[in-house]
Amino acid sequence: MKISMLTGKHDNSLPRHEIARGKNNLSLLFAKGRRLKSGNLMMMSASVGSQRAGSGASVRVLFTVGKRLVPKAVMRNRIKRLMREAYRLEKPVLLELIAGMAPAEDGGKGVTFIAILYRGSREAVPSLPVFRTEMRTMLQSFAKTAARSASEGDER
RNA sequence: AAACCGCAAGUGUGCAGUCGCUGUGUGGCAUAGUCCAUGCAGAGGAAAGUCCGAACUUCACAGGGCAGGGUGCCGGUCGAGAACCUCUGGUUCAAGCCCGGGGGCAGCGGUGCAAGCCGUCUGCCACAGAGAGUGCAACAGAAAGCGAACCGCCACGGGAAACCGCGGUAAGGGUGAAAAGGCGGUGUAAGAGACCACCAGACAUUCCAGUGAUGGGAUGUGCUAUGAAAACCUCCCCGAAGCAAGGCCAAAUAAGAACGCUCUUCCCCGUCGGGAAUAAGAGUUGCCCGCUCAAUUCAAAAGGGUAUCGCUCUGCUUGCAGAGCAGUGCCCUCGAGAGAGCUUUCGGGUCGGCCGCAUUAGAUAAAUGGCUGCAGCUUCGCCACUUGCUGGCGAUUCACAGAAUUCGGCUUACAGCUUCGGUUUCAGC
RNA sequence: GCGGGUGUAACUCAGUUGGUAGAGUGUUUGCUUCCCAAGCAAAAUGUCGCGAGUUCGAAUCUCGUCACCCGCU
Repeated sequence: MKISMLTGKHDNSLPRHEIARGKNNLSLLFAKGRRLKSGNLMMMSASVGSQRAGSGASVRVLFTVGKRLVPKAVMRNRIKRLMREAYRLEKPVLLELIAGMAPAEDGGKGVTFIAILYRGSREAVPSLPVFRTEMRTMLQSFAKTAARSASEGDER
């Protein structure tokens, strides 16, 4: 954590333009996104503009909690804040992995959308370290599958 | 003093560091940005429920009816605000909110034989109309409302008697939530507002007090008319929808309109004037009448050729020819019309975006958070002695709950603390 | 932001001019059978979500409140 703090402040920031938004993009993401499941989280990802993820591409992320799963607005807000904090702290891992991949063929103009959904229980909210470890393993597996699809090439 | 209760009021953990988020001011730049630096601001008492109301916006607004809705006594210098006027101000309207008052019901106390009356008392009341109409009042009871006779009481008739018949009677019994003014007396065969005294209530007229609801008094009438309108209803009152309101900008595709061009087809139709009809669309913000607007159909839009019934005229061979008029049939061009395609233009409008959005929050998968330390609170454990609601150490927890146009009121949720009120217990005087 | 619906026995639902709260399934007991199932007979089971009000009387009428479900760009 200290090392990541020393490498640069911007790696840990999460300004608003890195938050995914727009109804069309998000409906596409939920309709065609690739899914990864973990204990408390589920991740969906899709690329827009380029055919696949690659180095140089920007990443936009979204955090959401279902109203039916967690009825209380305060609990929903707290879970989303914890997920956003976990992503913010684990973001350098993702950036290093993407930088190590083969560069995208279009020069990095595409955008990769990631949605992170909460699927845990509605009473007991997990603590921040739990979210961090789950987020780290999930981002690593995401980068692995993305790299494999990049090496296989795009057949679409 | 303690415990408990309270839809009683208030408060609703604090400070510092660090990593981040949103808005905004200022400054910087070989890079003018999705940049950097820095300052400031950044959830609540309920932000919730959406139960009332107001602002604001759009639509509507000659008028009438139906439906729907209304917590419908009075006053206020309480009220978010709004409208108007003669504009330093005034008037009016305005919530299921606040304060005060009036009236009613129940309780309590006093008084009286009783009915009743009185009250610096307590609690409750959606508090217009049941003397406009319709319907309802289970069971019980004779009878539950165009006024009633079961028992009882009394008179008369019959009978030896028990009793029967017939009539009178609402004082008594019984039923019921409710039984037709109350108590006492006169009176009577027995009774009855039949009559009288004292009360209660209704209606009409009138006087006084009060801003008013209303209260008090006088005279007269009739002696009485049940409850319920949160059953229908009558009277009175009430525009609707809502920031997903509304305004602006504006892709792609499809469809629409106008002008022009090209191609195909031709069943029906073929010149006045004035207008008529249709089924039914839109608006009238729940519906209808009425009103307004638009639409559709017919009417619109002309020339030629040919055949023929009829009429008129001319010619003569007197029954034929020619010309004209009108009608009818057929054909051609043309027109309106239908279909397809193309060019240009236009309007509506979807995705999306901006405004609406602020006066110390202003987002749009929705910012106000994470971590650390110290202090505070709750609970638990251990230790210490000065056994006290004491001190220390460690752990744990920190209620209800998250703005989305704004404001006022209501309701609901709520740990701990403070204050207030009530009940109980203990101690002292 | 606006609008609508539901709440009754363990479960699914009825219940209207307001007047003793019901059906089916299930449960229990008995009969039948060598035993079980099926069948027959009987029984038990209710703060009508909660709190007020109107009424002589409320599941029903009115108001408030709680929980759940649905619709509207």
